[in-house]
Amino acid sequence: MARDTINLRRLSEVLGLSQTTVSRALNGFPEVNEKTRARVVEAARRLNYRPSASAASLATGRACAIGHVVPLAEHMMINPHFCDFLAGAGEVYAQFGYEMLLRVVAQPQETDVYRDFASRGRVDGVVVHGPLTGDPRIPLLKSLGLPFVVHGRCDDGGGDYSWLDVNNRRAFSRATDFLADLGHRRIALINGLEAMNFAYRRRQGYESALAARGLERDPALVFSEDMVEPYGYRVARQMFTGPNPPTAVLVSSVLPAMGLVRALGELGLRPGADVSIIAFDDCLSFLQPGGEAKAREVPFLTVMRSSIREAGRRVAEMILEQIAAPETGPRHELWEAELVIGRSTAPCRRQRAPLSAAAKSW
Amino acid sequence: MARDTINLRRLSEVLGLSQTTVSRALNGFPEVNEKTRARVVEAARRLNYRPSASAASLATGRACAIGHVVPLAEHMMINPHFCDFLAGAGEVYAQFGYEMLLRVVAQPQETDVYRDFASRGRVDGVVVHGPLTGDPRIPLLKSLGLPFVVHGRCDDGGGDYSWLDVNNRRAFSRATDFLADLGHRRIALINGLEAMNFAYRRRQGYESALAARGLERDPALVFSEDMVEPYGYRVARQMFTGPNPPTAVLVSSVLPAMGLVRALGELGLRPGADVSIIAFDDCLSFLQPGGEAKAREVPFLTVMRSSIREAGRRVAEMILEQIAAPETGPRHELWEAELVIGRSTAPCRRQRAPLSAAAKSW
DNA sequence: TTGTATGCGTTATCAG
DNA sequence: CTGATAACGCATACAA
Repeated sequence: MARDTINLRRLSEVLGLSQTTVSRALNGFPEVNEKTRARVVEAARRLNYRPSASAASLATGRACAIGHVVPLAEHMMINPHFCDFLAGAGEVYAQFGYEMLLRVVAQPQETDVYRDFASRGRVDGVVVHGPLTGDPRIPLLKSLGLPFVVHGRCDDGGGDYSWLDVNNRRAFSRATDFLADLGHRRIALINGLEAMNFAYRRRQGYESALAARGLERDPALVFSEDMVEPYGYRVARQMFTGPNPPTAVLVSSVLPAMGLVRALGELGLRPGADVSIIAFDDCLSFLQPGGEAKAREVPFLTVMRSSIREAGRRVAEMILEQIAAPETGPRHELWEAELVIGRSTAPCRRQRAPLSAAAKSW
Repeated sequence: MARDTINLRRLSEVLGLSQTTVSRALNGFPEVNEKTRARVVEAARRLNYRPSASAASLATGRACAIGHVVPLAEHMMINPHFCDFLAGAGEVYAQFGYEMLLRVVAQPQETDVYRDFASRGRVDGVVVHGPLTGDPRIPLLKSLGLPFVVHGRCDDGGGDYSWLDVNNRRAFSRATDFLADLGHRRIALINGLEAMNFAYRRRQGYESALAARGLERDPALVFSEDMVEPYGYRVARQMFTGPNPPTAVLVSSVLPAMGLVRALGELGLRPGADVSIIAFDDCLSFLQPGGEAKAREVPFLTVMRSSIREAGRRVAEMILEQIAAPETGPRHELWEAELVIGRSTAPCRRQRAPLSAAAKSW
């Protein structure tokens, strides 16, 4: 902060008023004379006065900041889905005069970060990203008394904490059903890391749909890794150059789906025609033609769609609401993904499944 | 902050020492007795004491935070290259006890953000992203007296400010030379937004290399947009379904390059064999097989490579250095991109350029 | 409607 | 080596 920074005292001297009156005028207190307020506001603007953030925090006990801890994925990678979530949350914070604090940190040190946030009073609340099944952060945050909202869930109990999640189980069981209805019997799953609760749920949805039809699940068709492009490429090559490849693939993100498509291209297999694909589409902005534009022509990929950026917005609103009114209990929101039919899914016409056999199941 | 937060006064009472001594012990002042210090440190750890961030800021005048303003690109999109830069910067901040403040903001309001940062004392310095040619933020930040480092440059003068940049002009002229040496005469450029200085420089490199060989540049082969996947797809379809397509393409990022490859796949054109491609590779983590692993087999794409995450690390170090020692003048770093030959470039064998004609130019 | 006085939790100055 | 005391800049209970 520059040495010549103007503060409340100086401003009040210039105006010939007390600090109290000036403070009240600027903070919108009703009791101050409108004429006085106008003078104060004008002078503040003219002198470019803004209250010191640390002084205000110290006096009020509020930091006006929300903490986000970016967990580094395997290989020290930052999850790209995370970026769009942040973009959404950031919009909301900006709108309400809140600051976004970001900490990039490796998994093991993560609990320290929350302790630090809490005891140093740097933030008024935190958003929990990438919750694991039975995530230890939840009891920790509860014990710290730090307000938090989880993007995703950690358990099946509904939990005594606020969360917003996509109905991943339903999305993946619906997608599996859809493929099965098209006659597919060998359906692969290119999943995210199943330590993450969302990926665990996606597999549950996949498996329950298979089970409901009496289809056996083949472990050779199920994968669980960080959702990056080369992952999709690698496992696709593995499956489609090996024996007994699948006729359809579920993919947990459009990133590995791109790798899958790339591999198929090299192998001369056409998405839709030769292999059906359904991917989960988080509406990542850098893959969208018109930013967030939803209304567009029939997309290339058939997808389960839910905007992660919109989730970021809503989670940000939730944490701000919770801070403003702590007495209201935990809130939960479960969003349904939209199934958008594109050109990457078609009836199964695998030669080794004779038409008569396939027809039987219709 | 919880009501039962332990503060310096409470801690000093517990220890039977003055606040001064406790503070000094914890802050590593040399004059305090080592035995006393050990006692203090132990008690602080046991009681989980950490100094209040806002109180410390108020007392020292330092915020221990660096501001990053995320400019929303066209269509309200957050630039994905940005995320990896942040990841790198965040590592350094964490290491030095600094906080990263993120503001997502639309272009027009951006100057307000810097004024706010400066006058409210929220940050000790800022990192300027996506500098435009003649960017108005530089004079503004100078006048505000807020330390800053620019990722990229705004002008040719070298500038009276600190920056770190890739030698974009050289990278693109080298890449153009490389393609020309392979016999390519119609070379397209899928560039970023040329209001951005880096993209402007890339085009300069491309054009200067063409000019040096007396190759004419065809405006129908040059594009300038946000570097997203569908952009590469769209302009590739446009070029390769139209008359007189290029035989080689320079792409400003692997994102539009993926779109390009997708389009070529649909059109039955093989990268390398039918169309040569060189892309700028920022080492985006979600596209890397092993995170940041550099040593790998011959890559699919021929690329100009420079890790944007490594740039983030270095820029963060630079801003911290500048804050620690403001008397040292502006620092500049110009990084050379590495040209990595992959499988997407090959000698031109376009039928309409007869071998004899091509041979003449050698 | 405005002003006075005090506290927020540190760090820094000066004394011992 | 340690301690009392004064900033730091704002918000607010209380007084007028």
